[in-house]
Amino acid sequence: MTKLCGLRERKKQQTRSALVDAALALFEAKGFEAATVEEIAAAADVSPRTFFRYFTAKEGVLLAVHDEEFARLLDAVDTAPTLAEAVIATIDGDHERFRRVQELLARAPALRATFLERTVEQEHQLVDKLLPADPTPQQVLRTRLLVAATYAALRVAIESWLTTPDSHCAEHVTEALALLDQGLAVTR
Amino acid sequence: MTKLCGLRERKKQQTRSALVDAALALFEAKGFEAATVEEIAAAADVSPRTFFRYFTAKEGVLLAVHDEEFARLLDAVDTAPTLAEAVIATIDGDHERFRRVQELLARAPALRATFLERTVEQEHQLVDKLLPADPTPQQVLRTRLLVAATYAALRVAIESWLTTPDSHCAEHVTEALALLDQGLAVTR
DNA sequence: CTCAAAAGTGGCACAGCCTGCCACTTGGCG
DNA sequence: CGCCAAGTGGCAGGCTGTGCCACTTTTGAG
Repeated sequence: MTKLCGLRERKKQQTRSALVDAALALFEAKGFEAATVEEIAAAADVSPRTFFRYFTAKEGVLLAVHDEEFARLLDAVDTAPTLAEAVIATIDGDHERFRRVQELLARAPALRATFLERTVEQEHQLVDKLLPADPTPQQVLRTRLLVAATYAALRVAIESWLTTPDSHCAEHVTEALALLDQGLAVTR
Repeated sequence: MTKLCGLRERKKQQTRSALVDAALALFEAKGFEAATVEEIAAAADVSPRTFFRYFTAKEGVLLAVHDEEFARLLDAVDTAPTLAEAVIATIDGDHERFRRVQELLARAPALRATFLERTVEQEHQLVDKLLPADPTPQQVLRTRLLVAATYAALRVAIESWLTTPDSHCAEHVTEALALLDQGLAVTR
């Protein structure tokens, strides 16, 4: 992670974390749109101006969480034999916060929009990582499709998961990926 | 379409179209973020306040175009034998405007975010339309995956299309869908 | 230890998006 | 013609996000 040697750095991580917690709580309490940056900043005991020094936008607080998960996925890709397994391994991280964020996403379209956009960027990074040096156009297309389809399945699986009480996310993801893999008969 | 009997209705369509044209031109000229609603309204010779009576947000101007295309897709689904063919048939509509919008999307992340969100909503509509009455959970999941994966392939295809000079969009889409259909080896 | 540089913070002003409200104009219709 | 509904413009105001500057605190070099 980031180096936490000095006092300065420690304080920074502290307020950053305070902002994330405050935002998460407020978003859950009154909805993403209704919660204002002013309130979040007040709850974290900083000025609104400072909020925007930590995050570029109101959604940034949650995107940060998203990015952490993606970083773990990138690591998992190195050790797991397939992308699908890397995805499943990553999901088995901190259920708690993951579920909270996903439930917020289900209720806030504006938030969902930003996340989807970020996901597209992550797809590109993932494709770059999975692609060998000097790939053929065929390989590029195949890899892009693989990643995009995997993310699509992930999205569908999360949707099922959230609407099925007492179920495990990883199971839904596994099922969706398996179904995807055995063919969808798109053109038939 | 909408009834265009009276003078009132005709005027409305006129200013609406003027707003779309003005917005498209301004977005292309100075970028989505740089172009202000005030400028768009001025170019269409209405007040900024009126702009928001036609569209709920600045992006709304382009979402309207997106929605028209989706309406055509819904129609195509009724006649085409598969979703894939319906998609391809729809794309063969007005290339001109379609390409302009897609090129704007490639340069404006904020715009892309809104579009992606809208696409998710469209996916849901499509799933509802494709699903039989009283579907099994398996059918629901399969259909959701089919639609999500198809849209994912469409997105990848459009990306390839935009970066390949002098190519036809439909060909990229056909290729991507075919590749998707012959299997991605997701879990292998 | 001292002190200057660097980093972080707060306040202020400001542009832009978007909404509610009210007055005004204009088209539809008996 | 005259009424009603629809459409429009202007204004006030809240919220997001950014640039700028002054102030405080931490860091690190001498």
